[in-house]
Amino acid sequence: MSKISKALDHAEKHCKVSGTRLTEKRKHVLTGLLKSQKALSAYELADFYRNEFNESVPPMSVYRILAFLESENLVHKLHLANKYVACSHISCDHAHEVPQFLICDECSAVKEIGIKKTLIDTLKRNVAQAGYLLKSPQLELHCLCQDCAKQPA
Amino acid sequence: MSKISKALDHAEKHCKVSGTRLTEKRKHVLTGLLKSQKALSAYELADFYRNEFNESVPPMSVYRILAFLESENLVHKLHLANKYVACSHISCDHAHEVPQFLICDECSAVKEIGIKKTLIDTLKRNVAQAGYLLKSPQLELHCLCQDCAKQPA
DNA sequence: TAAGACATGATATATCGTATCATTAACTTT
DNA sequence: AAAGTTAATGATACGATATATCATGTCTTA
Ligand SMILES: [Zn+2]
Ligand SMILES: [Zn+2]
Ligand SMILES: [Zn+2]
Ligand SMILES: [Zn+2]
Repeated sequence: MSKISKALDHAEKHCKVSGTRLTEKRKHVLTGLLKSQKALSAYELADFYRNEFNESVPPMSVYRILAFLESENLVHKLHLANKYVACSHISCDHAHEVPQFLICDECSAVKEIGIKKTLIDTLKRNVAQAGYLLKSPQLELHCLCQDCAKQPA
Repeated sequence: MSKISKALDHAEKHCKVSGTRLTEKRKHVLTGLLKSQKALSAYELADFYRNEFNESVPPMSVYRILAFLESENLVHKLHLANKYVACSHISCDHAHEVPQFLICDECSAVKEIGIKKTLIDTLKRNVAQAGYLLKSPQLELHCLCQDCAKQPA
């Protein structure tokens, strides 16, 4: 069983438990993200969908579907890149924590990592000292992936 | 001498040293950011400019001017908000470090803070462990400012 | 003053995103 | 099964952010 169908399987179960519906279209959008292995914009996903499934989907529907998938923690939005990625932990059983992302500025590759809680706590203290309240500790960092770091830009 | 004219004065000197020109328009755009005390988009700045100086500027020029000001470290772009802020350290003499920003999601207030180097180093190590290269340690964090944290959203 | 560099204006277009209303599909209740 | 209700999707319009390109203007300097 491929990684992707395994993830879809988990997503299915997840939705059943949460009492929501993983429709065909939603499954297809998620498949697109899983296959692409990088961050895609809603419009890029609509294109992918059209090519992959020989069926066109209005970008507006993609937005709605992404919002749904995000609310189920199956997908994450990268606010820095205005793109979306499939969660790396769909097939994991543990509860989902606040995600941290490394985004390759060259090729949009994304790595979802766990950052030590102590580091986040330190960050929170830093923010509090400045009189602000940290709303979301989701970090998104401008990076280069291994491949892009090697090559001459 | 007001804080703003002091900052403009410093900006002027800074540009003289770096051999660049702080033209009237560029000065006005910077003034807009200094006055606003919050992050503004290029288009918002164009509006501000029109009202403040009774002279219209095409948004495209604002973009170019912002790019210039950013290259001189007089202005920073917030990629998370797609807005721009005047640097808080224009009037400082020390060299400019990589900035970190706390952005109020409610009112666009922005605080430019210095985050301890040790924390950044830890972060860098985390990223390296994941096989990525941290391109810019500029952090932008979703926050609430003091005012907005108090009020019922 | 003529040449070159730099700055700005003007226009078109790409990209990301929201708002709104209509239509269709699915689930619920009788 | 039929009717009623809710959820999902389609369709259209529009707004905001951003880039690309070519034309025009302004400053500097020889
Ligand atoms: Zn995740
Ligand atoms: Zn890359
Ligand atoms: Zn600064
Ligand atoms: Zn605020």
